[in-house]
Amino acid sequence: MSAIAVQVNHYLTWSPAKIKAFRQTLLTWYDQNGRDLPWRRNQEPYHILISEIMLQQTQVQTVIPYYHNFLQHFPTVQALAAAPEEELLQVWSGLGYYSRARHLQQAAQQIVQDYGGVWPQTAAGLADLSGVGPYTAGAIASISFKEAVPAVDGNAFRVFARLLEIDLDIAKPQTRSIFAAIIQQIIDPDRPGDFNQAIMDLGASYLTAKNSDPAHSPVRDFDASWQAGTYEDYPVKTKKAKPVVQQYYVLALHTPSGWLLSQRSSRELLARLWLFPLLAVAKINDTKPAASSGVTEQPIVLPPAAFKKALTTIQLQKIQVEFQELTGIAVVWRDPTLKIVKHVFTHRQWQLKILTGELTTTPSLALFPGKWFTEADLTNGAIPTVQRKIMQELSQNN
DNA sequence: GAGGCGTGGGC
DNA sequence: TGCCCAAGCCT
Repeated sequence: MSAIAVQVNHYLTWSPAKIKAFRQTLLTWYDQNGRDLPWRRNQEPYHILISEIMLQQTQVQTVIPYYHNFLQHFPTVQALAAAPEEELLQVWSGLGYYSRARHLQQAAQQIVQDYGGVWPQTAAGLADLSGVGPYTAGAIASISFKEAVPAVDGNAFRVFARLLEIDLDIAKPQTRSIFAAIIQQIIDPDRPGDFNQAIMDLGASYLTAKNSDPAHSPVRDFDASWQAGTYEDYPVKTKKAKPVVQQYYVLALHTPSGWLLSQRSSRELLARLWLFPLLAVAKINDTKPAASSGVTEQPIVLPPAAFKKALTTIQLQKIQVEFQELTGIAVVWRDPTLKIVKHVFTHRQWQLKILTGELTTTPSLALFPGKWFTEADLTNGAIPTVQRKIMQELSQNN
């Protein structure tokens, strides 16, 4: 017997009759209490794909307006495949994890160009699409094509960890295949899409991560951790590291043509989006001589009080020099506020001190890959939330 | 396999 | 406030 089969037998002790009863109970509850969500109105694989990608690590109520707007802009897989990247990122602006948008478009291009517009109809085939992993492939295959495969997301991990008291660490990649094999035995082969979505609704209602209510869950009779009083111990999940602090000066230059923004490179955080130029605080405040041995020094992080303090004339001059070397533009920078804008990503925390500069004529951008943004451009552009937050701080400061 | 990758909400 | 969480995938 394979190692996975051993694990399945260890955790899944339900009889065939109990499995049948579970399906019946779950789907009866789902038929009466399932959520009415926009992407549940039909089973178009294009619609399901869009919703599933947007829902990755993102809450339902956040996704709903983006889902409608996205389909308005790109009604078909052909339209998405042909869209300019700039428009794609505009429509995705604010939703986060922007590589999802680029992979989604690549998937659309695969469908149109490689498959002649014909969708793969199995999870294995769908998983070849860019940005489609095991969860999303299972979701589309089961919902759109009725393949009896599990869709193992955070809800499925949590629900089945509690029902079966599975004490495997769900943060470890190898755990997924155990859960998938267990759920494969339980999934309703006649209604796999509804089964998977019912598990998600269960995980979003009675069996939530916090403040769960297993006592009133429709499947409480199948819930071993509820009966044992151990449900708060499941699922087992190791913690991730805290975000690293990074400090930057934000160089907000305004001219008659608007604000100067630069496009982030493809390799850095917020890739391909537009943001005020940033200057690492370490570059201005590191007074040590350059490392002679080629050893990379630890980036310095100023204590909060020092970072908040008004900039000295020397610091402002150094910033002016750095900005001029970068862009060819001479600007006298002002430090109009003692506030720090904080923005937290999954693995980094940015602390930002905003500097402003004003020019009465628009300089040339020959040296610098930047663009002038009017207020309207900022509203509609491919702009990350941190840029909108900075703009809000600037307008409050006026 | 561990780390990179956004944002908003809840307590 | 700081932390965890929310329909993960890619490298």
